Amino acid sequence: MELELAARQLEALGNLTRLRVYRTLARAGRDGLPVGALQQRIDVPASTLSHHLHRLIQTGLVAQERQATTLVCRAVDPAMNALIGFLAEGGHRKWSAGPGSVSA
Amino acid sequence: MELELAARQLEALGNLTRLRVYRTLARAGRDGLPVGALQQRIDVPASTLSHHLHRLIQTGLVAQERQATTLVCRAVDPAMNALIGFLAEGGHRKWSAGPGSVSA
DNA sequence: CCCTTATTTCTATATATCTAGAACTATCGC
DNA sequence: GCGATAGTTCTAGATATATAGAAATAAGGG
Repeated sequence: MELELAARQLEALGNLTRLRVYRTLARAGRDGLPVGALQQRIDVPASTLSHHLHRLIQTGLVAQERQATTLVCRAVDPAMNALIGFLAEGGHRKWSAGPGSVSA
Repeated sequence: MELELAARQLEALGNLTRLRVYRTLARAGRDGLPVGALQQRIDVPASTLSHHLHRLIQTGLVAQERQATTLVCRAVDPAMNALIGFLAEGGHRKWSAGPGSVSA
């Protein structure tokens, strides 16, 4: 992974609200969560949440998919796995990624 | 690990210059590197570097130790391991940490 | 079409960050 | 103590971020 992408993703996660959003999505798993459901759990104005979601999406950590009138958000596991891999290999030592890698 | 600390550490790493600094230190290993050596490798004004180092230190990702007139900086592995662990467990799935954990 | 629900985009403002020169501090060797 | 070397702290300006209300857009139902 390239340094720049990693930095942008780390920055995206480096905000309390966004980290909460991301974790909530990560825990929601494959089904994801509609923006509205996220808003209830995170308790932040819609416009603010949308702004933060946008940043997470830009970095590839989160994806959105429209389902009728609601937008379902999902944590993108491969992105997180790559980021974790990047951090873990930093010192040139390795982490063994268990069979099912992951996200958070 | 608590969410807040994780967010601050992620934010600290979420800057290209700081991420470079951190990685350089991580690769330098236990011996660490004097601030001056870092400056040569990263190529950034001393005051700017110092500012970034300060932020990394505040979050516990980096430590400094005085050796005579030079300040030696080191990546704090346990901090990075905890952060990686935090990210990896986010989705409630696990990562197997190899024997020698890590840093990056 | 119009209404409702869901969510984004626009806009403004307050606050924080980044950058880097200049001045200051610390430590050593003489 | 002096001077040289190594870094930090001070300062300031430019830029970026976070927050949130208000207006706009999207989709479905009647």
